Amino acid sequence: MERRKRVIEPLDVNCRTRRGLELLSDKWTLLVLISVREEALQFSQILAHLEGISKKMLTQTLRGLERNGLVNRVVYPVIPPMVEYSLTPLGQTLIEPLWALRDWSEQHIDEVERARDAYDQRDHTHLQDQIALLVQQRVEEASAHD
Amino acid sequence: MERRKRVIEPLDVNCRTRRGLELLSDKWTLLVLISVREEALQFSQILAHLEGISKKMLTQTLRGLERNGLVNRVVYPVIPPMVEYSLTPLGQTLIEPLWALRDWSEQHIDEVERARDAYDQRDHTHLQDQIALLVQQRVEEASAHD
DNA sequence: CGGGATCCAACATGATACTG
DNA sequence: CAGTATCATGTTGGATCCCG
Repeated sequence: MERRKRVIEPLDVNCRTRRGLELLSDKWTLLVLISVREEALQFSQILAHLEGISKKMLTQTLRGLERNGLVNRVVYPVIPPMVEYSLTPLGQTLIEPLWALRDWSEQHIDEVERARDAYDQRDHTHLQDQIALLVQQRVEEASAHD
Repeated sequence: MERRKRVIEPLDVNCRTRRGLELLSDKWTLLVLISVREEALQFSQILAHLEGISKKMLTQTLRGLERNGLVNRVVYPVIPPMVEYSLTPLGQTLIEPLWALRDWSEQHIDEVERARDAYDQRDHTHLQDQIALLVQQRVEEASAHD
């Protein structure tokens, strides 16, 4: 019988998983989606809600979401302008998995940060040094047997 | 009774949701986690599996995941070096929500891309032009009533 | 094989000023 | 108010060469 590695389906550049995850793999998209999740919001409301984002990046991120059919943009014919953003039905299908990620953050971020602190306090020798050390230990063990 | 907007809890820079989501908001982290999901893999296996990633970015992403306690790194004392990566128990808690995102991609990415194509075929006037147009339409409707 | 070090191009992002 | 335009900067990412 042929003995071979379990086949892991490769994440080709054009597979659906990658095309989908790449939509979300930038700095603000996940956060903007979570902000808009439950009701129509005006541009300035999102801007205030999402501390730290600039107008430029919010505009850009919302445009991307609109383009991808995840967010509706409604312009009201008033001066000064008023624009409302809300999730499309397609966008709403993303909320549940996104919310699961939010829950994960709430539950586990502390443990992550403890791990990070611990990591930063340890020394981190380079790979070749680790190998050299490990190999030397084996040599010493071997000579101890003589 | 006071009539006011529903309060949406702000996504402060330091709230747990943001600290958590920011771990994942970069180009490769989600994909690397999904790659490592079910068994220990060597560096070169992940590299082959994740089409398009460079050694540098894979190293960097894996270091970040190790630092955050999501991935184990095991160095074997052999030459040439062999290094295996696997999920920690903490990292495994992320797989379920991540997989939900993967499922969403598989189910909805086509609809997203159809929306994108449609968007790109429409014209997109600037906001001020839209407002001017809409306001003018209202004026015309009003004069039609005279 | 699994990196590290360096250099460089590309892009993402921020700051500021302007507009109807 | 909700952008747009421009400029400046920071960060990312790839290419290359190195090493044990």
